[in-house]
Amino acid sequence: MVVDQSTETGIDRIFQALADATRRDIVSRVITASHSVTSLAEHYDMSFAAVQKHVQVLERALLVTKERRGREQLVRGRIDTIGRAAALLQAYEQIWAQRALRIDKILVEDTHKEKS
Amino acid sequence: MVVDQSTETGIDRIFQALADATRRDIVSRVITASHSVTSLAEHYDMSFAAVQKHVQVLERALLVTKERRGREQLVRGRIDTIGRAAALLQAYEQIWAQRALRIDKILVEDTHKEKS
DNA sequence: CTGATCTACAACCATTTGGTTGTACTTTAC
DNA sequence: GTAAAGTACAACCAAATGGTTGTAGATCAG
Repeated sequence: MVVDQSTETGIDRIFQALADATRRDIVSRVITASHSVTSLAEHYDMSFAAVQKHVQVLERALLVTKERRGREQLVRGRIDTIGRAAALLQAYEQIWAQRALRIDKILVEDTHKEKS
Repeated sequence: MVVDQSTETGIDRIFQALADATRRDIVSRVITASHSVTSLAEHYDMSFAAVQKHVQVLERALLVTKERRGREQLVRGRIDTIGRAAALLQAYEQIWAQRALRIDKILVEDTHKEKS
């Protein structure tokens, strides 16, 4: 299933989905093993429907997938999408690192000028 | 999962701030060099006040800082906060990688059982 | 078959978000 | 000193978010 998620709105959805502690906790649970929505809901002080909505947000952001097993719906994490978000932030760090290098170079050049 | 409330809300703010294409673009601009709010606003098809609000959201998330220079307010990126977000996502990847290792180990053990 | 379990989804509500316009305060330029 | 530039902030609005309750469809257990 190739989903075009390299769009800006795809990234919007990823970060928006991760901007909630409950949803991040759900991700951390389903990244190691599948869990039914009901078993996930047991951990939070809110209605089942609320947790169901959180899962829906994660699904829309492609951070989890659901797979039916009988009457249960098993939720599991999608590492590829998390990797995409991580890569984006690392790209920012890379840009910053290059700026830092550039500044270092300027400083070194200044030092040379002073010495000359 | 034991969570530090103040840290969690900090992470909420970081991801929420990054969940908007305009704000991500602002971050990518101010990460290499400082820019005044007005000069940032020139790039977007919205009012100055709207851009000012976006900068405010980024500031609250500690993704940028503002420094006054005369009548201008210079906005610059804070790499440490971006690094925090990147580290969190990398931690998820790490957890996932460990699960993958664990599964490999189980498969190997199963193979041994079959062989015995 | 019947009842319990698991999920889906609609309707509703309060709050937040992302935008607008308008006003006012500093600082700079002439 | 006056005008322009840069910013701050309030008031307002539509839409999205995060929660609720209620209803209904499948599926499983006895």
